[in-house]
Amino acid sequence: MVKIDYRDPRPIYEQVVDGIEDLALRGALTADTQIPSVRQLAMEFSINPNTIQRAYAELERRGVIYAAKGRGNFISDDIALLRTRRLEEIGDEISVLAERARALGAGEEQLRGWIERKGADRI
Amino acid sequence: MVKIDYRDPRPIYEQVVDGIEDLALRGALTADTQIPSVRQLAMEFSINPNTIQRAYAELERRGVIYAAKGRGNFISDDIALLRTRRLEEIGDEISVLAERARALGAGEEQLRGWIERKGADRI
Amino acid sequence: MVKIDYRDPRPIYEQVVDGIEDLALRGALTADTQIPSVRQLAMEFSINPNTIQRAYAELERRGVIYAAKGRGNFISDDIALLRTRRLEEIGDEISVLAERARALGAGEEQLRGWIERKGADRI
Amino acid sequence: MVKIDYRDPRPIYEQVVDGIEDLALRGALTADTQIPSVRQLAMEFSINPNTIQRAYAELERRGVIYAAKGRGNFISDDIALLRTRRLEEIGDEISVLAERARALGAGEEQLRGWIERKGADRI
DNA sequence: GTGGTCTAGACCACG
DNA sequence: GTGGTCTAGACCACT
Repeated sequence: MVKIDYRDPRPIYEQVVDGIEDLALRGALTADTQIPSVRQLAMEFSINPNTIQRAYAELERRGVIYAAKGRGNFISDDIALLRTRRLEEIGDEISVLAERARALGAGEEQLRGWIERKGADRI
Repeated sequence: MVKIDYRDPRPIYEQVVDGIEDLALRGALTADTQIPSVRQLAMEFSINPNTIQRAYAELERRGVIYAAKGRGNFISDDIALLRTRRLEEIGDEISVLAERARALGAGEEQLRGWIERKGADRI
Repeated sequence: MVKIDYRDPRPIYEQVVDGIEDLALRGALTADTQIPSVRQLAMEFSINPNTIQRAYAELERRGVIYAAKGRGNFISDDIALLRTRRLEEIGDEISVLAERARALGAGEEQLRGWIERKGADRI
Repeated sequence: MVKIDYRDPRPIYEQVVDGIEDLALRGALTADTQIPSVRQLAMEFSINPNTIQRAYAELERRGVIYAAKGRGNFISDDIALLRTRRLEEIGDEISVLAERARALGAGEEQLRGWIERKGADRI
């Protein structure tokens, strides 16, 4: 479901948050789908349940999931809205980076090249 | 010369590093220019000299400045090379973000809009 | 594990860096092995934790170890690559010294003598 | 006569020491040759006379030059002895590096390759 | 005056 | 418990 990399400098709880959020926004987890319980996920990854707990709390704060007491955690049904917000964030980041690139002398055609669809990552 | 924002989640030393590196890469600080001494900059920002010291050490490691004991710190003369490398990094970041945006449903015209020149940035 | 010599003109943090890097490159510390915590090693050597912290930061920058907040520091798994690079560096140093020796009048047989295997080094 | 590089991390006085010692040991400056006065060299390099003073003191300590009060500084006539000592030092350094290279897995033919006479640095 | 190293002690985030 | 940042203050080497 989600991969955890111990060598990743990001804290573990953040990897869980990002992983689940990504699945939800991409549509791999649809609205009202139940996600694994805290203990279950902690077992699966052999990490501290507190860490999963924290990740779920953050996901709820972001509106990605909702908790139904005694029944479990479920994917929110406002995913479309979240996806739009997220796209705006990414757009802002790209705009900022583009301006910085220009300040360092990048040309317009260079910028266009960077956002072109890349092939299937040939090796 | 460089601004420090205490609400910025990045550590102070990193803000100093990024600020000076940016000035050097943009060409506002030219090769062999002397930059403020550790103590001087610490006074100016009312922060501990050790924090500036750490920032300068990182800048030297990156090849942005060189330090001469007893004389001060100076902008390196390999700035052009560093600028090219930095542009490549920014390009990679933009490409990654563009792919993610596509995965969330962004269209090509939306992507192009993000990298369009925004007004009011000319100096 | 590592020895610290106060009469060594090198700073302490550098002795720690070199010592641990050497152990890792020689294979005495294998990939993903956990190394002593900052505080632990500081206690062992009776030096300030900040000094160890600095050494570990440098080791991480060199790619010898990776740090995980709240969990500890671990030997990197790219050690083989680093070993090759290190060997190249040593080779360059030897070449430079050999040229200098020739400039001072050293003969070829003298040079060959210096790189002959010395006894009593096997472990 | 000697080059000074402000970007060299070595202190300036050490660059002067190394430069003059090298000239003497290589034979470019022969015994009892007079070298420039402190003030003269300080002027030439536009650096502090104290720095040259310190360099000359160190050179005298090493036995490379001798000072004749009121007459100036001269290259020592024990250069041959110094050259031998220096070669021994270089030999020791090479031996140490060779052992370290072996510890990292270098083979004997690799070691021999490093001390082979290099061509005239074709570019 | 300059940069560089080290100590002592505090606070924060993470697990 | 872990690593990471910051402050305050000291000492050294270099110019």
